[in-house]
Amino acid sequence: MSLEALGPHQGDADALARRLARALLGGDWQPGDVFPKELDIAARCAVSRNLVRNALASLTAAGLLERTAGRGTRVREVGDWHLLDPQMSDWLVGLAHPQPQLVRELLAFRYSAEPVVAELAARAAGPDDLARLEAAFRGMAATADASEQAGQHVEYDVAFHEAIYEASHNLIWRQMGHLLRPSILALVQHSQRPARGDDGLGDSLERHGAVLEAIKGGDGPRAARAAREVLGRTARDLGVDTETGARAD
Amino acid sequence: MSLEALGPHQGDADALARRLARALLGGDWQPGDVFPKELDIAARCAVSRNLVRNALASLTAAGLLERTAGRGTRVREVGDWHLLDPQMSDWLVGLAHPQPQLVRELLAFRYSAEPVVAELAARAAGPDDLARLEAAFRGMAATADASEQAGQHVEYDVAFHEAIYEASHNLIWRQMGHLLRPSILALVQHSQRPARGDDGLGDSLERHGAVLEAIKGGDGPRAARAAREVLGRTARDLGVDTETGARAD
DNA sequence: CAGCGCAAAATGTCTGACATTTATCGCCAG
DNA sequence: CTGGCGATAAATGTCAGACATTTTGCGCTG
Repeated sequence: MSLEALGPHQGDADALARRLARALLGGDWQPGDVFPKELDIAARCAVSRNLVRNALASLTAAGLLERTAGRGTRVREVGDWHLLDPQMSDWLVGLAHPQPQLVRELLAFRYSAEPVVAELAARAAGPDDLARLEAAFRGMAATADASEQAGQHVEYDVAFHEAIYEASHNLIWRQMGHLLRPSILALVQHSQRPARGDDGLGDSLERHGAVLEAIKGGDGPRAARAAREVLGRTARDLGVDTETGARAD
Repeated sequence: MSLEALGPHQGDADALARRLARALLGGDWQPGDVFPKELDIAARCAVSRNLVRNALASLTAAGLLERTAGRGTRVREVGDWHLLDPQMSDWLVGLAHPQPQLVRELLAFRYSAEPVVAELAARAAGPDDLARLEAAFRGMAATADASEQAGQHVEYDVAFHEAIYEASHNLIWRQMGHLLRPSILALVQHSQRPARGDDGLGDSLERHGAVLEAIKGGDGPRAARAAREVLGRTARDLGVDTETGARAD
């Protein structure tokens, strides 16, 4: 609701857009709120109005803002946000507290989509796809024990999932994989909290291995089942109905 | 490769972006080509350089163009295009000759995704979802015979598919449904060419009905099978492998 | 012939002004 | 007192020109 957190700015237009977007996604303004006017932002961040306009145009293109001449700028409803816009994906990177509703929706989507993608991958994967998958899996295995390598482990985990989308050899699914990256990252970090017990990482590794083996063997249905297993525990933890994959109101 | 087709311009920045995007998507320039410079476009379209810059920023955000200071503007590879950007969806509306590769990729995606979405819909659909589906289906049935109502029939067909995504009650799938709209439209129009024989429309209607019944009955697996049936014929016509859903290189 | 530097060309940014749209407030008539 | 109506203010949209920055290529020099 305020502009106070934003100090003077340094960087190009994209950087300013990123700052504003993250502030918005972080909850500084609620849907329906009026967004600060161009001149206020320009003054507060010590940049020209032009740069502010370009940045706001980006947020508008992503469906975050609604601007009308004379009225001003308002924050749109979450349902109007373009979650599949790659730019949005960038902005979500490293966001500390994404909205819980968003997290559940994303996981429900992945729980329904990734089995299918794994099935495609099992049938379409080429040598380099398998190489990527194996490299990611070996990385996961090598960093599974040491807790000080948690960051690296997460990276390999995300790379593994991204490689599955890549191996589907379908333009749309591959783009989906890229732009789900930050969401997957957030989910993986969330699901690896040690509070759940010590079987977590070992089990997770085993399940990822099952997916890899199924894809290597070209066994589509088994790959689908294995992919479902990988996401199953996280889904249950977050309260996503693993029967329906979505929750009716 | 040329700017000749573009006459003087009338409308706002979005309209200019639409014109340029459609010219590009229509094949006026190939990936790797250098795009006209700002001042040329501004002069040719009789608008300010500012407006051109805003329009080009939109195309750049959609992954169509790559701009670097000093070098100029170039058309990016098709693989880099943000097909899931809603703006791209707008630009694709009514495009006469989309790239065949794109069409195949999109159908392969739908062939893998829509069964899952139908399954979700069967389990999550509420009364208004069912009402939307039934309204679309009745419209399809009412316009199935008369060939002069082909346009309306297509509209109902697209609405039916969109309603399936809507009924999944998942944010991401719903957005996907919206932005697939133009692609579905193009595919439906393509698949309804009468050259294939007279059983086409009747069969199609019957198959859509099967999906509706399965969703109404809450039978997920049956809905998935039915959805696959709906897309099967079109997929085979376009040479998409209905075993793998994608084609390895 | 290699390397340096300068100039041209393109995009990126700043500034100020004006246009257009919208909400609001005060005025006037009923 | 109240409802409509117009002027005014406030915000975004557009334009024009200048300058900054980056890249490319050419020519000059050692």
